[in-house]
Amino acid sequence: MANAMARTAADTTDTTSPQGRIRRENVERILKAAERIFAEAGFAGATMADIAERAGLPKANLHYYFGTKEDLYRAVLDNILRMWLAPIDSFTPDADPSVALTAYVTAKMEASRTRPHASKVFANEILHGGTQVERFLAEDLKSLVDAKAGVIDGWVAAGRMAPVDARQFLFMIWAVTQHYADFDVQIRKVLGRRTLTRQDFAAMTAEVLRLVLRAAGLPELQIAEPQVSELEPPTDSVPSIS
Amino acid sequence: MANAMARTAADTTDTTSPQGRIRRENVERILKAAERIFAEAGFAGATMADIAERAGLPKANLHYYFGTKEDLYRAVLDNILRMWLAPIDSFTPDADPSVALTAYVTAKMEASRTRPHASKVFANEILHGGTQVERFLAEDLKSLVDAKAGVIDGWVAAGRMAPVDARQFLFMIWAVTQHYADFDVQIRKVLGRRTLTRQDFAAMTAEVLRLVLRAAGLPELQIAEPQVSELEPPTDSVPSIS
DNA sequence: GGAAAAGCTGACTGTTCGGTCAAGAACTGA
DNA sequence: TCAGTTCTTGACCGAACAGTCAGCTTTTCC
Repeated sequence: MANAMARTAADTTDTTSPQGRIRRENVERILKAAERIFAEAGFAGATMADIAERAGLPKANLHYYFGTKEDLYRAVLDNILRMWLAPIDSFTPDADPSVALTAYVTAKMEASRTRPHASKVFANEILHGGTQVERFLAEDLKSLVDAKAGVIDGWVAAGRMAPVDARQFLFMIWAVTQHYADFDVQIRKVLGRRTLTRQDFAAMTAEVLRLVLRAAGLPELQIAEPQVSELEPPTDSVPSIS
Repeated sequence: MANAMARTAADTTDTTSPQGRIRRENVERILKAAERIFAEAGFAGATMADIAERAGLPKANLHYYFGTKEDLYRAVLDNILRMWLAPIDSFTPDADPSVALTAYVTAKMEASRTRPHASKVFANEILHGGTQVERFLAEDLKSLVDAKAGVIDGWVAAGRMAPVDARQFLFMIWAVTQHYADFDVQIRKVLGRRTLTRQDFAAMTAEVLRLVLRAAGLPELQIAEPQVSELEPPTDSVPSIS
């Protein structure tokens, strides 16, 4: 029953206790490979063998760290959800709506550029019923949306932006920004481009911002430079799926 | 080799020749069932047995009409793509931008309401690389977008709407309208509703229109009544996935 | 009415895939 | 150094699945 312990430790992504350097490294490798394979093929289409190959480990090893395919999938989703909520923090009653919106849209577009696989895994999960994230949606996300809708309503009431249905407005932002990760194949084909570069994303972000701010009845901010973080690892832009 | 002929006939969805009343009826039943199952489970997750059960036919019968699972999937996609392009016809140089946009957004939202499965099948296909619709994207869709982008550019040049990047603007409309079909689970959970009714969709459509028209710098049209067709079969609004 | 064509389907097959396991290798800490 | 723990992995298994097929029934058309 070594698996029982292994599974628990992996589940909670325990960052405490230095025990298991090997474990942490392997878990991370597997999660990264799994995110990619799940994004490309969906839960049902992904195979443990594919993930194992991508991670450079034998299949039995994945089962050692994560008991089952579903456990692994849940761990991948957990990872994604944890970073899903953060960027909307810029929405506070006292913030300037233009600044807050600009920061949020920029962050979401950055997420679509740098972590397209994460976005796709999430989209795929929702598309197929979201049974694995039901609680997240109905509790964490709903609370957050309720709170942020209140902030937006406050901005509207104060005449600081045009009247909008706050929730629909948030849906619009999510739809548009995530579209650039989830539907990248369609976008590339329609634009006749093989890949979307960092520059492409900068231009698309600027246009999305223009449209969103206009929809909110706000003036466009003059940004010195799109705050594209240069610190991140040099990821291969949006990968072309062969 | 009875299959060889069956497959050909099904592939081309031949509407000519009265041969095969039974065939047409069964093909339609199977396609309808398949669209639903593929939407719920994706290509890999769907099983021929599931589709057969939903269609109320033995599995071997599906293979009689459609040779393989992939053939059936392609037929479902074909069906979807054929209706995907039509509603944008309202974009013509002489049309009033507000009217054209209103008609288009309304049609897209209606599609999301009445045929959510179709939208999901398409989304799933794109999400996973779109290998089955590559030609459609790169040829049919690209041509259409090129043409309609020209129309929008004309409107902008004539000062009839605010300056936009025409292609990004179209992406935004697609993203937002299809979001209501593809991410319905998330929307329902966040709004705390079990289903989205016709009335819900009317309200959401109005809000989407407001945002889109504002983004285009256009005044909102006063619509007598949202042109919800009452002719269609009384579909079960957006089905809740259990 | 009869023959040819079209439609039907239970039973079967080969493959793929998730998951197991036992035996051993590599670490860890005293 | 050595015992205990963690990690590794090839070989295997059973279930699920797409696809086949032979023999049957129903429909069509003369």
